[in-house]
Amino acid sequence: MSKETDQSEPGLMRLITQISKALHRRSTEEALGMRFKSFLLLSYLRDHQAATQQELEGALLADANAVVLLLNELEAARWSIRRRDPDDRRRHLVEMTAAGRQALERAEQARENLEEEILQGISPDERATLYRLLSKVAEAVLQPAEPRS
Amino acid sequence: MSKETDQSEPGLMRLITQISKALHRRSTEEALGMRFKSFLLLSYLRDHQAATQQELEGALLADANAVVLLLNELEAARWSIRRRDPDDRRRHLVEMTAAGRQALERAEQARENLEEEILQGISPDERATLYRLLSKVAEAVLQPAEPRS
DNA sequence: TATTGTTATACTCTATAACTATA
DNA sequence: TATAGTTATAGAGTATAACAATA
Repeated sequence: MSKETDQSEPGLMRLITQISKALHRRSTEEALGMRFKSFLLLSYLRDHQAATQQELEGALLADANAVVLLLNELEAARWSIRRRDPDDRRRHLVEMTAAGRQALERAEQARENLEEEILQGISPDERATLYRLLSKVAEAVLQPAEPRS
Repeated sequence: MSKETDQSEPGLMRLITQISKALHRRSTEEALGMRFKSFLLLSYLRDHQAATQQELEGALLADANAVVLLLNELEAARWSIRRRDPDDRRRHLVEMTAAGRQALERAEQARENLEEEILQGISPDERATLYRLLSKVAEAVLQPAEPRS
């Protein structure tokens, strides 16, 4: 009665939460050369040049305030820059600087090392599967996440 | 040059972080009938009766302080209870009360609904695979996470 | 009037160290 | 002296609302 080996998942959420916490705990500023949040933002900027701050809010699942604070830090480090959008001068277009790209590359290396360590027991095929499934999950869980109005 | 379809993972960490954040954001106290942390702790207690607080620290990836605070809350709600371990009176053995089990069952239902919603596009086979792979990852990422001494 | 970003503020969470009691 | 848990406190993270500039 203590173990139900049906198909009942004993908790995807517990699993995800644990992994996320452990990953975050290991992604120290020392290891990445920057804070984990900075890494996520720069990583997004590399893939989406000239992002608006609202875009970043969605990508980082952070509120407007958090994005502002983080961008202040990044600009102080000369890793990103905010320019006014000529088409709508209320908007900022955020871009990564060359220094930002360099810093990101170092952090990416650290991330790859960490992932390699974590995925050591998992075959390339399985890794691809895992990535594909997680992408699906991410899509589903992000889509209807209505911003608290 | 913008898309490298090698086998380079564009970021398992970003994926996990996003999913974890989104799940946490959706697991409101309203939906679960309790805080997400409480849910995780009770969920662990159901599977491991009479856990010590150190055990809980490891399971929740929280420090001693956080566990104490959370147990204070749970005890105030009459969902758990700390008893002295007769074999070592420094230790506490934490147990779930009947009321705790009831509250957990409601929360479990909410969790299952949420997971069902999230995993809708994923087949049972794929779910099993996802769960298996995540368990492997969790094991690897948790194992060498030496507690900062 | 609505929207984008900023500032100010409060609230929560997490981490650290000192303390109590037991070993 | 070392360990399990507690308390106190500070720091980081997060959420909320008021504000300025622009649409």
